Amino acid sequence: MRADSGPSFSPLYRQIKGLLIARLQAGEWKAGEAIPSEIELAGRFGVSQGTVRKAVDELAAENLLVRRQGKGTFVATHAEQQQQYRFLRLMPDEGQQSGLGRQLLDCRRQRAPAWIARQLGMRAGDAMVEVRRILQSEGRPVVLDDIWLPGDLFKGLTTERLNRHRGPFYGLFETEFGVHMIRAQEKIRAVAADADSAALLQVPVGSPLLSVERLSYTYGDKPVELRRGLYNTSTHFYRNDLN
Amino acid sequence: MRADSGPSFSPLYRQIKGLLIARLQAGEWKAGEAIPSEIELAGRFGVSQGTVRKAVDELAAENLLVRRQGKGTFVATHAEQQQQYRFLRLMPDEGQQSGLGRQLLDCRRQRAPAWIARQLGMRAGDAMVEVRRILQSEGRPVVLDDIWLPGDLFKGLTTERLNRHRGPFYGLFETEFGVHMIRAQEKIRAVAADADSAALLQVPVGSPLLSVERLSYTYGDKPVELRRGLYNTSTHFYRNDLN
DNA sequence: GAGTGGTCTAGACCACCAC
DNA sequence: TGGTGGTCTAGACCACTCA
Repeated sequence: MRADSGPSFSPLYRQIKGLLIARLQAGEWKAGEAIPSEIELAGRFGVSQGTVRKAVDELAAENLLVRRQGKGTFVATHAEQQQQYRFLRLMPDEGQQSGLGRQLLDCRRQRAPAWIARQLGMRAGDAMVEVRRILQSEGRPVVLDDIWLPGDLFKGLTTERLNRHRGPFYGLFETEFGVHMIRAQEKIRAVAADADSAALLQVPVGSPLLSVERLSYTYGDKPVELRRGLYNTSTHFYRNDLN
Repeated sequence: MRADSGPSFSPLYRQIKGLLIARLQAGEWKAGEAIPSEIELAGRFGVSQGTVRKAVDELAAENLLVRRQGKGTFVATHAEQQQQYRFLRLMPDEGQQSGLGRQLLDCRRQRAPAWIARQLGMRAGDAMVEVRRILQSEGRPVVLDDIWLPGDLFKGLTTERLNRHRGPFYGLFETEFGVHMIRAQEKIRAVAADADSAALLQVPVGSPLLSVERLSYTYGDKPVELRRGLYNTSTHFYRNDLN
């Protein structure tokens, strides 16, 4: 079996990769579940195991799948112990990242202002969920997050639901709403604390804070969450690795 | 040929990868040059082409090598037009990243203070080169960089040498001193501008600035550059992609 | 022991580039 | 036209997990 070598050539393994992504998007396999074995998939798609392997390799490199030797290949999830807060790059100056305390300040349904709607691919005035919360390290507030979500994807999201949940929000989003955050893009700036955020983070007005604006995407490059975090970087820092 | 399956098993392709890294480190192939073809390497090492391929795949994924179909595999370099400022994540709010202006403020040999020596794997008091420069976007200062380098690796580095050079410093470091920066780790914070940096960046004292502390490594996880950048993020932002 | 992913091989053919 | 990396296959065997 050979890929059609016409314009915009795409090798077989990429086509297989596309089929796998489509099935993931369709929810055929839930987060944390195993997908069929390579041999099984190879049979289904009518290709060799090596071709399936290369497709899965790429999906694993992109953190959509997780391989475990001897056990199988699993749909990646944000809800696991090992990989808490996959997207949070905050590290304490001393020691390892221990558990962060959480404090939910607000959760309400709103109409999306234009600047948010634009980034989430919605129209201004569309339904939107707005969440505000604080993350604490050893009792001290370190992060103030404002989170905006499309209203149609998160219909039953309430303060009570969020409070009842343990672990990262992204885990809840997967299990309760079937929304998988698979990649994100952050814009980072230094800003001065205004009265509001200064009070919540217990710092003087005008203190320098790290502003982290994150747009998260699900399958098919569809943006599904906008988040603006204000980080107090006096005892923590944002860690980034470059290659 | 089979890898020894004793304690700490290492597959053949990883051993090949190690041999390739050793040759890169020894300078057998210079930055930008082509390495031998896969078939040639396979013959040399006495393994199949597929095994060499997997080793090269990993090195390409880590940006140590660059593959070009039909041409060969090349040693990655910071000195190319396409890939200017590989480690700089600064983006303008509007439009694309255009050429940055540079202004060299200072370059002198010093004795390393303890906090720098520790990070560069040196002893306090060892010889060190200190560089200060400004990056400008459309005539306005945006980045103030302080750069510290081990004195023994950068013996002939002078103000004049830096001024004569075009393109990123990392290109000069490769061609003139044989030092390749292959990865780096950044610690990012928000800080208030002091009198000195405020004047140089033409902002009010106390303005929030992004502090980007970068430790760069060469082969063998050896740290070879410490850099602290202060970024004015009023018209630019630090971009980061998460997976 | 059975099933999974991981490694290694040998060979065929394709796409891209330079001469 | 020849050389390079890129794709695909089929098969053998290894390492890991679990029942």
